Amino acid sequence: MKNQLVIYNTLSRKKELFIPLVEGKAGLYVCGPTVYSDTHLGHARPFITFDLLFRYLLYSGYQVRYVRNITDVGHLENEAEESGEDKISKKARVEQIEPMEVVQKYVNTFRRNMTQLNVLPPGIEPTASGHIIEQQQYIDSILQKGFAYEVNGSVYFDVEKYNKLHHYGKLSGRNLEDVRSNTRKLEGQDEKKNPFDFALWKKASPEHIMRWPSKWSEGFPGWHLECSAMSKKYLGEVFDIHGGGMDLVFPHHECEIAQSTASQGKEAVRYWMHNNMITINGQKMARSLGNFITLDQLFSGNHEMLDKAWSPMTIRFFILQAHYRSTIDFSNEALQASEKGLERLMAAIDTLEKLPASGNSTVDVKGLKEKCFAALDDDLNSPVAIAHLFDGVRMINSIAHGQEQIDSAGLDELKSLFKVFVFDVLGLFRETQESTENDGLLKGVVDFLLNLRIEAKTRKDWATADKIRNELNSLGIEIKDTKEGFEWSLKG
RNA sequence: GGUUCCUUGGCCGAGUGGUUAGGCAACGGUCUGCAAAACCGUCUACGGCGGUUCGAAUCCGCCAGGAACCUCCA
Repeated sequence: MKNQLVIYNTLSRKKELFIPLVEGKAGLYVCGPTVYSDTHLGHARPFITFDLLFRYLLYSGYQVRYVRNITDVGHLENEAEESGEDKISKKARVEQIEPMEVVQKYVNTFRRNMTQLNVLPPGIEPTASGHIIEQQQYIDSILQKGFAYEVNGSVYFDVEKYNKLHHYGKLSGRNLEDVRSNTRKLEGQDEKKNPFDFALWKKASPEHIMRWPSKWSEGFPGWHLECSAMSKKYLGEVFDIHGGGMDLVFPHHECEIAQSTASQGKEAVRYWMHNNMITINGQKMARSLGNFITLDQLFSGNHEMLDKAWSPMTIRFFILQAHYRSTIDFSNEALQASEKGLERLMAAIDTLEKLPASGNSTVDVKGLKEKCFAALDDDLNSPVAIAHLFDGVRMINSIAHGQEQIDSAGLDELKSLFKVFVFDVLGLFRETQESTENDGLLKGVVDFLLNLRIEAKTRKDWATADKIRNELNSLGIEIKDTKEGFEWSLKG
């Protein structure tokens, strides 16, 4: 097994060699979607980033348990608000349907979008609503350890008490004084000892639809609890990697650390990984900012900011062409560049299949392979890995044009490298035109016309040949003349 | 205001002390009846000002601009 993977740990702010808790096995937990709205481009980033990690760990021979939750209970929209209304129930009232109906609708969309992006499904995809009991047990354990208190049917985490023994803020680089001076004093927070205390259990107000019975009150679990409870259940008290967006570092992941430390006396997570944001016009793409483009809109081109539809693989390639810890700015120009680049990569893979082997080799396949994997080993540096792949593209084309030679062993290795790296590890695939019922008819008609054109060309009737080409072009059919005759495709 | 971070060639985007990142675009060429497509080649940047160093995009300081978090957020 290869074990050279180095990952940037938010906790230490350094790159660290990944050494799993149990040799040969890796436990991975990633914060999943809150299913109260359509999945947008910004959401795609963490799931593609950690899909790459998942795939790379699998490729490296690890047995991986990958848990990615679905938040279907809904975080509090405003923790201190009198109504205590959560996102799911709010949306349900607006749409006049059951909360779990909203949940189901957006779960379906989310899963479909992930499949389109070729994101592998995690091994376990637990829902918060399905783990209310585990969350209540978790609250019990924190209460027993004395790090929480109950007020009027709600339970709050006692941050100040916790901070006397542990460092609250270690992940995000804060200390309690920073937090104290920067936490806003909100209305209706009188229950809490301190404004920065956070809810573990919240008593439901009468209009709050999603509610479960507990020994404290009819209510619902606090924002940060589900990840602690479910990761413990499926990965154990301590596990290897916890991932999510950078915007979750504080307070979400900070609170998770506090919860696990309070509950079990030790932290749960060994490596914290956080992806950066996708921006649009330099600003974070977020639902709350209203500057988002949903994945369905991207795939269909149905949005005023889109020049055209962008395919799922273009989106995936676009995201992989930036390092996961850098921001990546959305623009049609950037997507166009990714689309063209991906086409070139895929075309080279076609060429590779037809490449002739020679008696000797003038290219260094082994070196190329090492560079590709070294890049991923270096904190999943996919853009550098892709840059090396493009060196491979040049290598393939040079061989095809006879400027370089490759022997059969090298050819096998090169084919294997591209297959494994592009398809299995990067998770890209070749997108084909969607077939329709009329495909056969269309093919017959176009082939017929292009054969007429070849006849015209044979008798050097350029006027007719050009007319056929231009007419088909204007109808959106792209013609490529080849040595064998012709190829054509519908313009994207 | 506090914490953290960023500023790279026309665009996107790697790179943490000394050698060409890469993609897209552009330009030149090969191919072609002409195109298109494809392929090959060319294009040497690092916000500003100082400092450290034999040598800085890379380290330090100041300035300018921008972002994330501090409230739900991927």
